[in-house]
Amino acid sequence: MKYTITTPLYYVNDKPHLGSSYTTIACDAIARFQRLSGNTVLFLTGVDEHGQKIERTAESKNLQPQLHCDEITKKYKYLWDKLNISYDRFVRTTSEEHTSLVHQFYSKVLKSDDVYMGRQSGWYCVGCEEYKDVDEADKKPICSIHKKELEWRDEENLFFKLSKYQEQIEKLIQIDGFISPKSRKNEIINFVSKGLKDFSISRVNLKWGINVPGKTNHTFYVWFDALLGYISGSLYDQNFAELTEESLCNWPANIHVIGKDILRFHAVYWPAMLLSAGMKPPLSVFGHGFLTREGQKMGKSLGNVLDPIELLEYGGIDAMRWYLLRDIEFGEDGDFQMRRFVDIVNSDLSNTIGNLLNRTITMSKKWFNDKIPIDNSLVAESPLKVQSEMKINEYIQSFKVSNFKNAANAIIDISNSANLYLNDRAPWKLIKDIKNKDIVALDIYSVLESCRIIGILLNPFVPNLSIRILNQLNIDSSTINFQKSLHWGLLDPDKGLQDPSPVMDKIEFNENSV
RNA sequence: GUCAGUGUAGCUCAGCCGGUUAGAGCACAGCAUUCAUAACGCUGAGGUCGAGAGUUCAAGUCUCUCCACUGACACCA
Repeated sequence: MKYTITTPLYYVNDKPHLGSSYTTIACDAIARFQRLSGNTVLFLTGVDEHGQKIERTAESKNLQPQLHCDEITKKYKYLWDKLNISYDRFVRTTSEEHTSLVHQFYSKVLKSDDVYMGRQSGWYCVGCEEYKDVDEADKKPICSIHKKELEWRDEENLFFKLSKYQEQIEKLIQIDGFISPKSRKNEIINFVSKGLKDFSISRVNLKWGINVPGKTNHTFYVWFDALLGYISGSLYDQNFAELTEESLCNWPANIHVIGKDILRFHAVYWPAMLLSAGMKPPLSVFGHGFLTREGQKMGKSLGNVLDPIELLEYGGIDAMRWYLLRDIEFGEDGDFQMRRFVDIVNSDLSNTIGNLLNRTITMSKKWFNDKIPIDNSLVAESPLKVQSEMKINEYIQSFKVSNFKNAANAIIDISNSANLYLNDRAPWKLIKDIKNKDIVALDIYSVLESCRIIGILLNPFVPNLSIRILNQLNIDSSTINFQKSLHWGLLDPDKGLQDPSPVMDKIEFNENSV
């Protein structure tokens, strides 16, 4: 089966922040999960580089827009690299191929007779890139968000006949699972039920954008341009942009993961655009929540922005990925707390999981010199087996609906059970009587099996740590997959183990570290 | 302003159609302890369930009012 997942195409107005890292990490986890589940995955990310805001930002930096975009794009790629993001494609909306594709798409929309010239006038905020409703008496209205004076605009724009797709969109968004989480689905339904209005797809007097064929001084509105990045990223041959059904791989996308602020574009405008071009809408859209920091909104004015690079340097990649996926309800807003970050990571990864692996390997080496003499017919008897099968199922079901928290909890449950099992059985006491050696061997083997399962299940969350765990068990992590590797009893007792060494160092709490 | 949602231990959250002393994990304290990364385990201390009123034999769980936060109310990456 094919599986396509996308992050948003991030706006390169500024360097990547924690929010975009969060989205991308979540997508990476899903992509890895799908690959391990045996699907052919297309994991697409990229950047949205056009628009007035970027033009002006570049200007203020005294840079050509393209150079500004290059600079920021580099930072995104650098960060994704640091976070071990396994994306397959990185789309840039300033690429030639993308431009060509936008033109081809546009001509399809034209053929459907869905574009007309209209007039739009009103007070416009460049920061928001939108027209604002203001008090008519106000001669110098100010944008409530940007605190800057609005500009009066009266321009001819091309409009897209969104209203034509009212019924089709209504049907689409009703489909179970199309919009997640549910609370947001209701908002969109509510919004659409009020009646869809056409929206503008071009801007005049904006140079930094893709030109509209046949309309000099019109460029495409950033949204029209940016959404199409998903299509250009899906081309079989990235260097040959031809918009036909055969030229696309893995379309439609299975899921667009986005921040809640841009849900409407993805759940309403975008499907309508695709329908207009005779293409299939995406299968689902997931709008996740926003992150605050210690209870406060992150923002430049407050000076409390948490730089993902700094966090990464402080806690490490596994800590960062684990915390974001494990502790924040995906879909809801979440609060980043440094104290909690340290506690959760240390407790879960170092104490519960890391220590379990460490103590078990130590015993194994000490008493059996790696070669654990087990009776294979008894392997299936372990009480840990039953429990782990249950938890594996929970994990998979949770992951399928992007419930990272529950999936992570399933892993922790397996680890806790294994730790408890050891304490119950107390092999260190049993082993004092040599007659118990077989029993002890079986117990140790069972716990090692749990460790192996844990190592595999951790892979989508924390790939680096997963590899370290599997390495200690002498398992080649590149060969694992869920169908084959999650059966109980696959650890080869004769293959030996690596010398134990902590797979996860503890983070020391330091309030002012980041 | 209108409409939604949320508000439960220090932190993150469970609590279904109302029913005995309100739960979990983390953090904290004590005990125990080496197979282990001062880890694992056991025990314990933490809550007038946002505030107020009402319905009921009985409310965290239903109704109303209020407060706080979040979101939607059309073109904000």
